[in-house]
Amino acid sequence: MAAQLDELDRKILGELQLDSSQSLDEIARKVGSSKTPVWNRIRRMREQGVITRQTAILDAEALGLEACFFVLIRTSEHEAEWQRKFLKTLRDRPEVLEAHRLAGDIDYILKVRVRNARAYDQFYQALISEVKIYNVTALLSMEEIKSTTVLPL
Amino acid sequence: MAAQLDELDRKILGELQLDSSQSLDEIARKVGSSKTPVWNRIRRMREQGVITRQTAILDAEALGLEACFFVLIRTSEHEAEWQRKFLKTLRDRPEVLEAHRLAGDIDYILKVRVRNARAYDQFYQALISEVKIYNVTALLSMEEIKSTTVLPL
DNA sequence: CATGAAATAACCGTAGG
DNA sequence: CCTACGGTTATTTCATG
Repeated sequence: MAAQLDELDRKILGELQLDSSQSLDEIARKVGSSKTPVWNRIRRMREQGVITRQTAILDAEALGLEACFFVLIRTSEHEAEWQRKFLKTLRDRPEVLEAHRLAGDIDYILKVRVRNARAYDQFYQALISEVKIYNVTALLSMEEIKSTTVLPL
Repeated sequence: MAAQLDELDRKILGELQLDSSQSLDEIARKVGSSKTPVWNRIRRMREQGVITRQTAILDAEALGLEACFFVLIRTSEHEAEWQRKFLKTLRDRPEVLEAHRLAGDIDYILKVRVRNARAYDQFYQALISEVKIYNVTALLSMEEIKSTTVLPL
């Protein structure tokens, strides 16, 4: 699964993570190469799936999404049908930005971005009405110290 | 803080979140407008800070970053100096993708992406040697059900 | 907001090391 | 696999009505 990347590939990825709107010439100059190899490598990494997509990162506060919760979920249900429905609910809900199945006594963790605490409660009520859940703990973020999509290379 | 955005602004943001490499013409066509207004609105939203930056999303697995942990931290220290050092450590560490200060009995939550469990342990040892921490719980992700940068508009 | 023109950049060859 | 160059097309950027 892990692609074999050399130092130049990593430098290119670093630049694209910092600012993907840079021109090929600019990236080439910064990584100490030229346009053609940079272009070929970017194309190759796209095809390999190393580069997933290109996106605009928006400011959640500026959009009025002022509340962020991490939700710890324990469930007693482990049937395939229950899980299928639960996962579909998470994927369909746009306020769920992250969802992971965990090892250990907590089964799932979610990251949820909403307008305010009231909107979180609406999400929570909708969630527990759709699928049976044993125990839920919501952790309210007071301050986003760091939030990045930049992966270490 | 929250910017006032109309329906067209939101549609444009939606397109940029889905794929920021689309041309202005393409975006304009999809949102039912034309090039000039779309361009002016994007520029305005950049200046306002609604659009933070443009980035390439990479596949962590393809880069060999196969382990993801959520780390729950309790501390007894609440001095300014301790906190300053703790936050600096988190910001400086590239494997820390998210860090939030929380309300309630858990003080902080981190999301950490590393090569494997061994690399997490190295991170953990480095962290507790740099700052005094009362209690740490690491939750290991078994499956990334969802992970998106797309905010609901 | 529309039109369109000028500058810039992407894309994709080819040749040569 | 790299550099270097060009040429076509696409796109951005901005002036003007």
